[in-house]
Amino acid sequence: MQKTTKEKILDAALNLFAQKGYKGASVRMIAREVGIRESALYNHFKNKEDILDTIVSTLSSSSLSLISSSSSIEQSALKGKKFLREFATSFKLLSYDDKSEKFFRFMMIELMQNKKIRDIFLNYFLKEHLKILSKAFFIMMQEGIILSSDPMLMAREFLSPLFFYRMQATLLKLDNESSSNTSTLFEKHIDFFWDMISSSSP
Amino acid sequence: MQKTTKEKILDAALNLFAQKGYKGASVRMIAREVGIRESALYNHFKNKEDILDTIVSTLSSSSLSLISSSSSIEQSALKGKKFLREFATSFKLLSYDDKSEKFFRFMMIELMQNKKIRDIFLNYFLKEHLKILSKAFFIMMQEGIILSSDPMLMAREFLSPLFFYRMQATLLKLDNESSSNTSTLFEKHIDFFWDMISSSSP
DNA sequence: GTCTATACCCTGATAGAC
DNA sequence: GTCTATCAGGGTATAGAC
Repeated sequence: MQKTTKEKILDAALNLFAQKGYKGASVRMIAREVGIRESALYNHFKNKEDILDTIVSTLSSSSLSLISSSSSIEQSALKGKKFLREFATSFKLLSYDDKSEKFFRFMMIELMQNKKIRDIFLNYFLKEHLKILSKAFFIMMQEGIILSSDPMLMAREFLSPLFFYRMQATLLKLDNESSSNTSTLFEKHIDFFWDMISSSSP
Repeated sequence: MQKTTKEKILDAALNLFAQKGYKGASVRMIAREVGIRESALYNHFKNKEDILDTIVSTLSSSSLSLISSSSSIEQSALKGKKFLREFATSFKLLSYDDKSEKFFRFMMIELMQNKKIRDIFLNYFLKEHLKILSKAFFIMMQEGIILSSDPMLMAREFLSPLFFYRMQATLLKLDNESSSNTSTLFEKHIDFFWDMISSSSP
């Protein structure tokens, strides 16, 4: 349970990066939060960018998609609405994980400035999720559970509100405003979406 | 057509803010791009923040919602799908306006760091658009043009893909990748969404 | 309105004692 | 591994000559 200095540095850095972005968070501030001098920090990392790279390579996969590691899509897609609920839930849960949430904030700040982060977003986040969702929708269509359409289009239409609501929740949290309402947006989205695409409509 | 120095400063600042964010763009760089010394810049603006405030108050309304100024919603909502197409088009057109696009990029960078920008996003962008859309959907429901549901929910579900696709288009443009595909996403979204909510389904 | 000169702080990073 | 000391460079901002 003891944190090494290196871990403390990474934690402090993530904290500050999520608040002020890469440029806004200085090496001095990071060292100050850890409780050491700036120079001592260079015993653990080559330079500031080295800290960033370590954070990114550690968190980019785990903080952006829990989902891919789950059981085979072929099986779970057959569950229909339940699959969507599980997908959205694991998506929503990322907001409650401290490091994931901070990494998400950092990613949003850097998206338009940093090509590396942009690539991670487009590949780890977007591409990965769309692949899973479109595959699941394809199976559901084959089984006649949902209406026939373009699976990839449907995947985008399902994913984008999830992203939007997560972003909104993160923004409201920053101002300490009620994020309780945002939580129900996920559920309402699933209900609405499922009503629209499901074959039976009683 | 002659640009005053003040206008040149604002243009240069917006350029740099959109690329590097507020902190990342230095007064020196702004002055350099205009072709004057830093000190000369202080004849036109009190300080760096003054430049930002001028940009924000000039562009926040015009660059985020063209729509509110259009004709009465009661009338246009009756047009059904055509209304949605017009709404999405004016939304998409903002991406092609240089200043709007740059302001959008700047806004995305600052969203998680700057409360002022966050408020503008939530009020000018989100609230305003949702008000218009929910009102329009409400009217369409009353007229029996679309299925009955929660108008505000439907507004959110319609708006969030628009936002997501605009963001995606902006990201791809930054790496000079094909944003031609993203353009059709808007149209596909409208078709998909309308198919789902319209009362008649031939 | 623009210039030079300058003030002062913060930045990332290194050298060398302990 | 951490410290003190130090560095060059860049940051915002002001004073005063032209």
